[in-house]
Parts: sequence; C-alpha cells; structure tokens
Amino acid sequence: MENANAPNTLYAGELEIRLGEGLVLATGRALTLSVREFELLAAMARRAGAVVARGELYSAVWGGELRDGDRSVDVYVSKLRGKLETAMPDRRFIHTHPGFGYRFQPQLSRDVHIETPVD
Amino acid sequence: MENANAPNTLYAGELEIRLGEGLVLATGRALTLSVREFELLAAMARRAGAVVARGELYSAVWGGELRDGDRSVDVYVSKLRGKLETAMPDRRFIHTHPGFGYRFQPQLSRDVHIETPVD
DNA sequence: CATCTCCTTTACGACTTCTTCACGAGTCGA
DNA sequence: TCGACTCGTGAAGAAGTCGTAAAGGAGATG
Repeated sequence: MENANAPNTLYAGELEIRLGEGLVLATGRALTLSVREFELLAAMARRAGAVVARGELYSAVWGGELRDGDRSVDVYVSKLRGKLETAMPDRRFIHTHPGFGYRFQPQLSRDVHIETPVD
Repeated sequence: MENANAPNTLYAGELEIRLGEGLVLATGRALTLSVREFELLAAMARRAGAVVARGELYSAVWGGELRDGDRSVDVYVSKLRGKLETAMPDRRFIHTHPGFGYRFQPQLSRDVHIETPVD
C-alpha cells in the first residue's frame, strides 16, 4: 500500500501538484507535463525552499547515480522552466545554485516576493 | 444493494449521465453508447478533473488487472471521443496525459474553458 | 441461416518524449 | 586576458506512446 504519511498534493503558492495523478494545476489550469518533467518538479517541490543537489534530483527521477557529464537534470529543468513560465509569466520558481543544484521556491501571487535570497 | 451514497446521476457541464439507466444526455439528446463505452465514461466522470490511470480505468470497466500491451482503454476512449464529438462538436471532454492516463473535464458552455492545457 | 451489434485484438502511422550532443554565455581564479 | 569550468538551451535521432481503422468472433435477433 501507499505511504499514508506522504501527502497526495503539494501546494506551492499558485501551483497545485497532485502527486498520484501526474497533474499540475497552475491557477486552476492544467499543465501537461511529461513523466520526467512531472517527477522532477515533484522532487524539487517536496523540498521547497531547499537547495537540492543535482545528484539527488537525478536519483529521485531517473534512479541510480548521476554520471559525469550527464546533463539530463539541466535539460529537464530548462523544459520545466519553459512550461511554468508559459503558464505563469513573471514568476520564477526554479533557482540555480551553481556548483550545487537547484532550489524550488513557491510563489504566492503576482508581485509578492516572500523572499528572494541572493541571485 | 447499491451504495446509497453514490449519486444516480452525474452532471458534467452539458452532459447528464444517468448511472442506473445507462443513459447519457447531451444537451437533452440521448447518446447511444455501448455498455463498455458507458462504463468507461462513468468511470472517468466520477472523478471529473482528475487524471485517472489506465490501470484504474481498466479495473473499473473490465475488472482485473490491465495487462501489458492491452489497448482496450485507448480504443474505447477513441470511440467515446468520437461519439461525444459528434454530439457536441467544439468540446473536448477527454484529455490524454501521456504516461499517466486520461482526464475527464466537464465543459460548461461554448467558449468557456475551465482549463486549457498550456504546454 | 443471415444480419446486426458489440467486443477484442492487431497493426501501423503519427505524435510525443527521452537521451545525448553541441555550442555559446557566463563566472571565477591566476 | 586566458583557460577551465558550469550552465542554458536548441536540435536530432532513438525509443516509446497514443489514435484509430479494421478484421474476426461471439452472441442476439428475426
């Protein structure tokens, strides 16, 4: 059976991520994400606000160890950014931390920035 | 006996699905659906707005486990789409979520889009 | 038996997604 | 400024998924 403690849905500001369904709602509108895109978003959103290392993201989505030179994570972050930006312009959910990984930061509403460290 | 809590009729925008009767009304006109078609529609409409996995749809309509390579669900989704489209052109009730399953989205009226996948 | 409808399965083309590669921009330290 | 490194992203081919027509069988009907 499923882990009863794991939530079915993550709320990241105006994003609603339904884990069991592979469904993401942006302000009520459904985003069509591929499996990889969805899992990557979920992996980051589960640890919203934290910097998650590439290797961890890779393990969570692809399984196994991230090998040297493998750019899969970067490529899919790029795809994801594209779709999120199309759906919700003026938001920036995914932040790069060079040398470490990426950070997913929920955005509550237009022009409201809860906090935007550095960058 | 039947589940007393389950509704007898589902209303999905301009679609009226009478569960006990195997009858679907599209803007008042009756659709002629086969048993499989009807049950598949009902299975999706019961969870309107949610992405339902192929395996779940299969279990609900055919019973048992969906086996590898079995395309029954896809074939019947295609048939259903055809009939819904004939009855109500310009509506798109059934959305594909590649790698996950299908989502039934009620459509309230012409030119009103509750949600529009963004890509 | 002849015909009809429905169901199941198969097949193939179209489309989508995945993976990998390549190039350029940006950053940092010497 | 130069070189090394990291990251963003477009593109291409491989791999996988989906849409749908069609064939054949089973069962119902007259």
